[in-house]
Amino acid sequence: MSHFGRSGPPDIRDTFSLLVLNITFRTTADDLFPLFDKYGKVVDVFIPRDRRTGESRGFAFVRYKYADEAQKAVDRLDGRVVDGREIMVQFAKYGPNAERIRDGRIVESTSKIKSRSRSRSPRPKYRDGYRDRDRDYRRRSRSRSRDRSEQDGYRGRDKDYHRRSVSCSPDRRKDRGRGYDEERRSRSRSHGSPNSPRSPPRKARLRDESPNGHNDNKHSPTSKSISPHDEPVDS
DNA sequence: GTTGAGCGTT
Repeated sequence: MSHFGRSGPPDIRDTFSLLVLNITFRTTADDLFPLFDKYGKVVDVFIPRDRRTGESRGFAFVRYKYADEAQKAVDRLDGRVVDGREIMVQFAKYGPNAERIRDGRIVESTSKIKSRSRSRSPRPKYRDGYRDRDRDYRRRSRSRSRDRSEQDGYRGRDKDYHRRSVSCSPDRRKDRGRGYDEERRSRSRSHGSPNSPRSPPRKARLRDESPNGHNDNKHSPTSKSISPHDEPVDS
């Protein structure tokens, strides 16, 4: 009862998924379970974590058995301060398999989406099919959100720049590959030469400092040797 | 040790 999500998705067919945002990176499912369970029957609580770091991403998913309870939880827990941070509770829009969810309920699957979902779900971003790739990109790209802060400033000045940047980015594919490559390379390097990974650069740098005409006396042995008159230089 | 828009796993 403490380990949620360990056994995979239990049953989302009759459950309502709630998305909890703005939670602290230290908040766990066990911390949210009692909080959400007080407002209704919580079926499952899951907090996505990073594959590399293993830390939580700052948001969680809470599944309720009934929509009314979920709605109540959203109304009651939305804006509640948890662990010193104000959390945001709202209905999930997408499912674990990219299913389309409406008000927490799974309306239809992405494989069956054709022309029926265009009723009230406006998608102002990207085209059909591009969303999947963008989703993966976001997952990997999210980190310290340091660069994003700069984008905020640009966003206020020129939105077209931001749009164009996301609209056409053939290099993005390279970024994704680099992420996976980085892991493999790191492991590979350790296995290749664990003893002398920095031998070449170290030697080169040392030699570079030597040929100094004005090096200090305390560094160059030659200077000591050459000193004609020197105080007691510790034999 | 850090970070802060967003949508999920066996």
